[in-house]
Amino acid sequence: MIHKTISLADQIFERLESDILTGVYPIGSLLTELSLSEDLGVSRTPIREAIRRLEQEHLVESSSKGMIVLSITPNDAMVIYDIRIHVEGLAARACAENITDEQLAELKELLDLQEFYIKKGDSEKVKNADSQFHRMIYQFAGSPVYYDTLAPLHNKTQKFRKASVSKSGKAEVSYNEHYEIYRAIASRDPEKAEQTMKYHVEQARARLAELTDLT
Amino acid sequence: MIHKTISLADQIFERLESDILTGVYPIGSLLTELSLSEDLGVSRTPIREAIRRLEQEHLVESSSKGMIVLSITPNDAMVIYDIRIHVEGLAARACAENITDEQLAELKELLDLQEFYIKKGDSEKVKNADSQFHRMIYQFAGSPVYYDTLAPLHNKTQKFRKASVSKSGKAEVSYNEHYEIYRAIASRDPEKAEQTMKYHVEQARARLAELTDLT
DNA sequence: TCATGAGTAATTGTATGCAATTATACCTGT
DNA sequence: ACAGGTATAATTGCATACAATTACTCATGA
Repeated sequence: MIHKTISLADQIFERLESDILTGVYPIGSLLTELSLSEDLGVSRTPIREAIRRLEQEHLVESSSKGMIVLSITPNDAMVIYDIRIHVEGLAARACAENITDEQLAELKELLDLQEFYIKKGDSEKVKNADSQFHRMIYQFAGSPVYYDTLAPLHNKTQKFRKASVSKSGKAEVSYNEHYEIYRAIASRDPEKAEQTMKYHVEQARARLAELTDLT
Repeated sequence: MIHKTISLADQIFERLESDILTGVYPIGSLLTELSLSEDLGVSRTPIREAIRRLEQEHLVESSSKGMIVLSITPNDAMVIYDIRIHVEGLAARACAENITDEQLAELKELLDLQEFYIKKGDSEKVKNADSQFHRMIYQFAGSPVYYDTLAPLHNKTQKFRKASVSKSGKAEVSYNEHYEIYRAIASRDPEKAEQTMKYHVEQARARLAELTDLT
């Protein structure tokens, strides 16, 4: 078996990004290169490379005493949804125009997976499949620009979405919306793909607004 | 005088980003850490940190022989404009809702500067003021999300815009559009701010499409 | 008691060294 | 002459060492 080696720097970036977005490191926490390198058991070099990238995404901010965890405010989250409503709409439209049959099959597979885990009640896996569904659309939209723009935005909303999706029976609603998006893309209907995606993200935005008392 | 020190890694990132976007390093060129460190007279450490960030923005891609310069295709540029049309519209709207009087004065000053350089015929400075005008709107929109999303997109279009704006008398047209955007923001008219900004970016997209025979 | 200053600790920025992987060139055998 | 393999070179990944800056502590003097 071929073992593709992923650099420590990359692994650490993904881990730190995830830990920041899910609140393992709360907003305002102080991270130092030394403490991270001790915790993770690596030298400062890969830590630094990961931190520079987090800095670029404004997930941390340098201070004289170390790196301060920023994450995002509820207002930022609403702005992200406003942007996603438009840009994911464009991405879904582009997807309907450009997707190949193989890619379409992959998308369907992910949808089935989401259904499977909903029935099984594994909300962690559901959330995962949900995220991957969106990311896949970014990837199949025909330009890396979509992915580069949307993936960081999508990541940042995960933290907030967590509370929203996992409780109550909203998972089915989300799944049904995904299914409609899939159908529109599968029938190569750009107009409908954009419409259904926009509606889906608008609903997600509304679910969040409900929780945080923001408009 | 206080001398704020900017790290070598940051300086190198900005320099490489600019050099890639302006074609100093053509698409497909091979950059190695060693050759860059020799050319720039620094060690590999800050070079690596800069490269990791370029990689994150998909401006370079790692290969076994070094880093390959990617930049963007004309199609990517059109996608970027499609996204900017929507998101900068949102940003201008948010700006009209949130901008302070001081910020408004800053924006006006930049506009005047742009006018000044147009009359002087310094197209390099005009282009600079133009970019800064947009960036300022991202900053005054009330959430760092706007800046983080739009700044990389805007940067990437610079390379293509270069040919478009510098030739012919399009600079005045662009200035007039900026002025309309400013007026809408100054009168705190979100609807009109969004409208005028969308129109402005659409025009920029059209100017590029003309040059590259894309739609 | 409080301000001040020196010394110390903590932290980042940069350079360098070493290991591991991958490409290249050359050489040898058929 | 060409295929295959070995040695060498090039390149990255990671760790460590050192320098410089900044924060902190504590003692001392007014």
